[in-house]
Amino acid sequence: MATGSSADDDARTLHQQVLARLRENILLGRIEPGQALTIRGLAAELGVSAQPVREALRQLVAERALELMDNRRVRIPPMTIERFEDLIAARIVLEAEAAARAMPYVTESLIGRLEAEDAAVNTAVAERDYDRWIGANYAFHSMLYGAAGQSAFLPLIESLWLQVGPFLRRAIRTISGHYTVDRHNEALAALRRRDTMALRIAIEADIRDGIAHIGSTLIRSEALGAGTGADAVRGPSTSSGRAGVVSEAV
Amino acid sequence: MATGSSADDDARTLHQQVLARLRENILLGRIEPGQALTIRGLAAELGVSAQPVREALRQLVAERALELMDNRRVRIPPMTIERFEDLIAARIVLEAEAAARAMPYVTESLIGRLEAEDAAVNTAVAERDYDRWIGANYAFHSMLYGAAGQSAFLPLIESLWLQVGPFLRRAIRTISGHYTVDRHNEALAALRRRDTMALRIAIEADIRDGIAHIGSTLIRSEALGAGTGADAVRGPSTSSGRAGVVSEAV
DNA sequence: CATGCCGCCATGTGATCACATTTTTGCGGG
DNA sequence: CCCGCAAAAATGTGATCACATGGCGGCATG
Repeated sequence: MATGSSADDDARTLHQQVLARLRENILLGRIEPGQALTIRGLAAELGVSAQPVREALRQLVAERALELMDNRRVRIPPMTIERFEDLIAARIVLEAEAAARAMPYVTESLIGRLEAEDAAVNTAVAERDYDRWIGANYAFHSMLYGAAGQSAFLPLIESLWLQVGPFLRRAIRTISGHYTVDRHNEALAALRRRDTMALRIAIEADIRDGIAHIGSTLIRSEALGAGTGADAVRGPSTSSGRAGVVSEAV
Repeated sequence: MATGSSADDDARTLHQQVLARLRENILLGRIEPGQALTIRGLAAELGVSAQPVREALRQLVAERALELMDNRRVRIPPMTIERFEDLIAARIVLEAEAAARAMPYVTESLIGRLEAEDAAVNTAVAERDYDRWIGANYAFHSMLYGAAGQSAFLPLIESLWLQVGPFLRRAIRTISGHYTVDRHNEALAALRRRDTMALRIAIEADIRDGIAHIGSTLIRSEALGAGTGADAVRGPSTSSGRAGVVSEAV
């Protein structure tokens, strides 16, 4: 428990480990939008020096998962309705195209693995397990788009997921209510028929269904994660002894 | 010459200045794919310490403009035909959509500025000025897509430009020969008529026309920027006293 | 009791150092 | 003349330090 390191951690650099952990926490919505993200604080939490944290934060800023404010502090970019619709539009065009381009590489084996992941999604929904829901959902999409091998689409799509991730969790209750139609099943059916157009439609519907209701959430709370300025951005000023942005030490 | 700093350089951090310079040099194809990119070397060239360079390199890796190899060294990702077609496909879907979404914000003033930029493109083509050709071309597209204000599309598109940038220059001679139809004019005409579909078509045609011929270049030189491994990646081992990746000191 | 000012503390930034690893170079043997 | 091995140089990584900036609370004052 002291280290919590997985087997091949030392194969990657510290900054890569920090980056992976932060990225996961952002994607799964474990980091609250207003939360203070300080280099020294995160370094202390993770038990590393400031150096790897700095580089990880820079990388996440480059991926638009984080935002560098004028005061040179880093935060999760506040969400607005306009930005959210923008992100959804980008997700739809990119992911529909990525899915279509993956079609030639779809095998029975892949469909099987997708079905397994879809089952995991459904289980997570039934159990109200937020982390696993988002994680399995991302795994489903990622597995599909990655069927064609490494592609320039993947990092772009991941960047978009990282931007919406922090705001998914708070809309998830709404989703559970509306999640009547299983778009993943429609996508799987399209894959079995090798119907590219139906796949595109299913993907787009899945994206819209899954997160379209965040808009209303946004309207209610009006600009999640602080407004345009730097107000309400900082948590407790001290970096030690609080909840913890990351689960445990690296 | 000693500093070469512009007026408001001190408003930005050193790492941002280094990042901007490296990014520009990559986008304009001034950095050769096989060229050695070492932290200390770049730091010496730019007259800064290693720290800002490290962070800039990390950010460019995140944007996929650079690639982190297994030996932990950084290079411009080698280009293959598959990757190139992938990048073009991503550019088309993203930029066509971005252009369509910009349409409601198109004003006469914007069209005027676009015309000016298009004129700069044509001048650069006539004068065989590679840097200005790419730069003005990027400015044209960027200005159009940015009409709607900040959008999640912009950084994604910029990432794609950064990935193709280093390979544009060597195909530019081919382009000059084929550049008979001015797709920018078609785009401008579509903008004047507020014809979104025509705009999409013009943008797609522009992308295809401008760079589609690189494919043949790739076939001739077969995997630009070294093969799959790490061969031929390094330039002269010493970092000082060579051509210079960046134009001058920061 | 409200308000504005001042000083302290935390934070980001840049530079530098030590160490492990990789790469290059030079030399000896086949 | 070519190949392989060992020494040497170079590079990336992580840690730490000094400094400037900014935010926050305490304190004096009206």
